[in-house]
Amino acid sequence: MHQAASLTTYGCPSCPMRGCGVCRMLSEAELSSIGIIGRAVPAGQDLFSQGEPCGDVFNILDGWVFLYELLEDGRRQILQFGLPGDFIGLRPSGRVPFFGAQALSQVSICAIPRHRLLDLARRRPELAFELVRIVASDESQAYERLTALGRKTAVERVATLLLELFYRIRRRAPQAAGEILRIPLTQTHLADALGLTPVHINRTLGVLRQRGVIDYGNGLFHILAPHRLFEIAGVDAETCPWPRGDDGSPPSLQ
Amino acid sequence: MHQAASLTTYGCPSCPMRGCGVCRMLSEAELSSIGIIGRAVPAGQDLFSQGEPCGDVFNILDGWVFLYELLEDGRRQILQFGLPGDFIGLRPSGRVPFFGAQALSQVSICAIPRHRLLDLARRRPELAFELVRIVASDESQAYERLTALGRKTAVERVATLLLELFYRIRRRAPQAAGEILRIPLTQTHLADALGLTPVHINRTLGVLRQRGVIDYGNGLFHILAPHRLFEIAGVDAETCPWPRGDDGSPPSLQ
DNA sequence: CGCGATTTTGAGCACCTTCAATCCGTGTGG
DNA sequence: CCACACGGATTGAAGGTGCTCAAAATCGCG
Repeated sequence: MHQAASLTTYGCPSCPMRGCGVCRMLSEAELSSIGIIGRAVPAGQDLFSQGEPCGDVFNILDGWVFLYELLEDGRRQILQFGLPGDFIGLRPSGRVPFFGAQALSQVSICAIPRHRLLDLARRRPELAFELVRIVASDESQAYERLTALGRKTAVERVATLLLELFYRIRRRAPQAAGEILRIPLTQTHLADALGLTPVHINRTLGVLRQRGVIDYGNGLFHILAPHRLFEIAGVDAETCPWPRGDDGSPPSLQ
Repeated sequence: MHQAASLTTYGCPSCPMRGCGVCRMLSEAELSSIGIIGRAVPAGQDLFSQGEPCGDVFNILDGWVFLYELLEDGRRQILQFGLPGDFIGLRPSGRVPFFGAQALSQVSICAIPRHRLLDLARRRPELAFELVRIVASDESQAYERLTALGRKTAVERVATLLLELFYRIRRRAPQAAGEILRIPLTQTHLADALGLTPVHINRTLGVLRQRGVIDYGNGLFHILAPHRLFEIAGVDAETCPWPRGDDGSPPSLQ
């Protein structure tokens, strides 16, 4: 709550994401004219819901979010995780979203009216261009997860997701060295993201722990054998599609 | 071969896709300055390959294409099908593609140098904007397939894919009424797209045939009971993310 | 006609699911 | 301080969906 207050009080200049993604492209004047609203969302609450029109796109300042689709009978697929610095909610305009977005932890977001952003993008080519970059990167990640769900075994899927999260966390926080990650997901979240059941996720994590590849507990994941994790995931560090540092280099692991 | 010749001979003005997608946004002068090359690709050949740099994006004029990712051991995941009128190859620039694109049948394409297109997009917001629309739409389709692979059973997946293809085919060819589709995919393609084995695809199609929902053979699929197909797929005709007609209306089925 | 690719069918198996019980850490109330 | 509830993690046992291996049938095509 006070985070939201601080956002509206101090505004964009002091925002930790001022230099990231879309905001990097905009002047102070543009940012203030666009009507951005800082907001805190409690854990478990929807930023927007499946089937309900939502006129905003969101910049995630702090906390994690996940995009999900629900089937009639309650089955849930997690489509993507949103980390600090990510933009979510960009999609073909004029369509009701067929997926929702929910806060995993308490989340600080910045809501940007979609039509304002798009109006601006119509006049500012670099901005429109940045949007292409963002959506194309999201698409790459979706493709990578498709391969995992369609063609990888449970162990391979879990290893792949851990590596993806490692890359994405480290990209925004390169100073945090070491192979310990804070991942605010329950095993049920992992299951819904990877097309498995919570029970089987548990056994699979157990296998990885028993093999000495990772250790975990209390929301922390410790990557003990990075090399073997890559091997198991079937991921090539060079060609993997996950976000790089701004210099294009992959975050180091080990 | 002669198709490629006709493309280079007559050029863009006579192209069937002149009024579609990206090309719609460009003037004759821009199109000719951008260095577009019409080309025919024989069935089974790659437009671009996984891991090999490719400087072009492609507009599909005729025939089908599929995007795929290969794992080390030969497992293949089909990420997306490209139909006439689709744009493929847009992705974060400067990255080697982690997936390939292969012609399903003989295909007529139009190769556009990526950097030229992007340079142009940097100066023409509506063009960049159209790119956002295209990639966002692709992303939606990827998300929808993610849900299918992660949370749907084999029958549900097959039904979902058939509906997707129905929508996409009908969108570009609304005049072709009826519920018979020409789908140039082997059961192995369906398997690789849906995360199943060819054998199980066969049995699943058999189930749908036996239930009187579809009939098929010789590359043709006949949707006998559209309503039941929607039901089985768990798809809502109103909110499904597949492309609409230019007036925003879904293609009619039944 | 004969060959290769594709489709179809059968039988056994495995990965993952389902159902269920237990354990554990945390927060809450008596 | 302990009892209790609650969400999440863990473990066990049984079952099913989809896989593997294999062979036969069908189709397209030279």
